[in-house]
Amino acid sequence: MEEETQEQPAPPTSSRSPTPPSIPNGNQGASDKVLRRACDCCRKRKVRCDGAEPCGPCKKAAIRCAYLQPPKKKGPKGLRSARVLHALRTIDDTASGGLPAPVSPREHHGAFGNWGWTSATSSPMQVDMAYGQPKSVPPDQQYYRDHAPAAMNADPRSYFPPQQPVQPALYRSYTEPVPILPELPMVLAPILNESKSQRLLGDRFLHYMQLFFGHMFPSMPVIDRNLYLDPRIYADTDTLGTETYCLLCALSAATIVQLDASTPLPYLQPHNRPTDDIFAKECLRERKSYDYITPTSTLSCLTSFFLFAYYGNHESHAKAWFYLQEAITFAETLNMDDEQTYAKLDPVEAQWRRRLYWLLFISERAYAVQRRKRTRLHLSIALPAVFKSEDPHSLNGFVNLITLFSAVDDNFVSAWRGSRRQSLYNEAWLANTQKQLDTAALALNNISETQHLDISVTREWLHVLAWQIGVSNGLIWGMEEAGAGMRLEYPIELARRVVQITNGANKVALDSHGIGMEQKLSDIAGCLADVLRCTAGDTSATYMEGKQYLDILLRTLSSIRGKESRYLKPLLAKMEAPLGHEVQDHHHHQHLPVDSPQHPASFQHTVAVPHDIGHEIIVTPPEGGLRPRTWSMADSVGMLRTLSMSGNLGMPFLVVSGEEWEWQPRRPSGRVYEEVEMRDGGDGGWGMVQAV
DNA sequence: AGTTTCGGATTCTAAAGAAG
DNA sequence: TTCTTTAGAATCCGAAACTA
Repeated sequence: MEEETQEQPAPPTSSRSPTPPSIPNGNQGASDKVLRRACDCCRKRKVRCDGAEPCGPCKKAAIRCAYLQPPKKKGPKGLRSARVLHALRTIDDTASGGLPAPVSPREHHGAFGNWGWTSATSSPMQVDMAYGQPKSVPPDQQYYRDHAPAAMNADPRSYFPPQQPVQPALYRSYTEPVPILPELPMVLAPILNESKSQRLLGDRFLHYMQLFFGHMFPSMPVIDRNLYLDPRIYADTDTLGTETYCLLCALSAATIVQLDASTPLPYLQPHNRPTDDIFAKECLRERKSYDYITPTSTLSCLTSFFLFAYYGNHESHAKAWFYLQEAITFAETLNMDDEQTYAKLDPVEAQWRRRLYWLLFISERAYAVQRRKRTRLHLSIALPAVFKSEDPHSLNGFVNLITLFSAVDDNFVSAWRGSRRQSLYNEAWLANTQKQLDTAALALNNISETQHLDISVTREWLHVLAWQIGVSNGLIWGMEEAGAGMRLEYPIELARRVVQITNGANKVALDSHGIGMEQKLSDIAGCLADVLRCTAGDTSATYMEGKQYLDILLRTLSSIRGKESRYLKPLLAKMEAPLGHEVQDHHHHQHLPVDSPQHPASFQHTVAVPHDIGHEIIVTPPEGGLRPRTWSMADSVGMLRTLSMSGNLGMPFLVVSGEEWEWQPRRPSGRVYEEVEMRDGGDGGWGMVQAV
């Protein structure tokens, strides 16, 4: 019933049906003509593909040849001239304060300095369909605009304009049934001031939607790009269903905070620059106007999820957790945790729901660990499809993340919450968990850098957490062979990997993970700092290496997402506090141009990364020329004991009092920063949307 | 020297708009 | 309808950057 994807794979079979190798006019053999379809790898590598089953270049390079990536639709889309015209007009308007400027945009370098022609077209530029072609609005359409939407609004379900019949992607709408409607009016009158609508204008959404799909979709592949990037839905927000509108608001809010300073947000109207607050507020306002609970829909669930993301990024943890729980409750109401339900759904819809379920799963696990909460969702349904999906690469990454978090089992969560039941997490469990983290997510080739980063850093982060669980529970002491990596050096090794991962990373990719990345990095750095502190004064190679990594991590945090991370100062403070003389200690050290901790922002990216980033890292010792040495087992155990008792780890910890082990009261958070429940009203004093 | 990567010229396609 | 124009996707050349 869906559009047929005539392009779809069938790669393993001998020859693809639409015979790409034979070119219409060209003489078969003489490969002078361009191939109709290059294989995925050749496409990526930008090399000539011969279209064979394992194609030549792939065979030569010994890589897996496939034709999975569905080709996108070619040709212009949407209203052609109207769109361009309006885009130009908008730019002129914004640049010249609303006056129609007859200047060609190419030579226009007014107040809007740096918009380039190319970036204007290729990068998300808002296309405001609310304005339209200059020439008149036919009266009937005028009428339509004023009246049809009202009818639509009566329907609490979502509305989307009819889509073109042919879509390249396998997956499509993820929404309520689409009512059949006459064509959406494409040419609309300028929004009238007296419009009673309170809603935000649609053009803003499109922009953030593009950002979302550009940066966040791979880790949240839960909405249909074909649907939500269609400018037509944003033509008039009044025609949107209430639920959809809420979702758009929540999603925009989340996108803005998450990408924050990391991505240029070109849509900066000087006067009414849209901020995340406005969107979040608007979402909640709209939600109050109808019953969003009773006819439970995936849209409500998504909305709650994005509210969670929004508040989470703002470190409003109570609210974030609340909305995550709300989303989970919706999911449960929809029986999304029950494999049975999926059989009854339309397969496409089922896939979208699976993704949503797993997204909630991941988020819950991650957040539960961070905030020491309980989890409700389990590995109860099958994973979403990867290869048959519209975006196998992203989905591959997504599924990898799921597998990673599968290692975070209930024991992990309860251990991290400070459960006393030692039996739950013995050495075997710990070793197993660590192993599981490593075996998960092996197939990481072929996925985007952004996702790769997310997965890799998350994995190391979970390693760190697991290690801390081990240390805090005294697991290391019994482990002669340190099978689960329960060694003092372990965090240093982890840090090495993290540094390798993040140092080579593209800044934008690193930054697009929002605060989550900062949290993980700071957790890792915090643990590393603890370990180093135990060994303060040591000048062994391992120690120096660790110092360097810590330094690099701190630097990364000092300039992450375009500013200094809020976790940096507390981290530095923590390092300095009880035992922390190491920062000053090494002021003179040539390899570590550490600024005084009071001015972390002045860190520069001139880090001398150890050359041999492989195994045995040789770090030239400071002037003194102390011989490198490694810690003996006895040293390690002693230090680990210190560490576990010093209570610096994020974990709840054991102490010895008399003859008995005792649990110290749980520390509020594994992280070393003050809880921020309210956003500091830095911008314009939108107090966070209060009440409910 | 052999490989890999990737900017971007070029080609291809389908949608939009014009003309008949 | 058919024809023309054009946005945007796709291919893949060839220079530059790596690697051995």
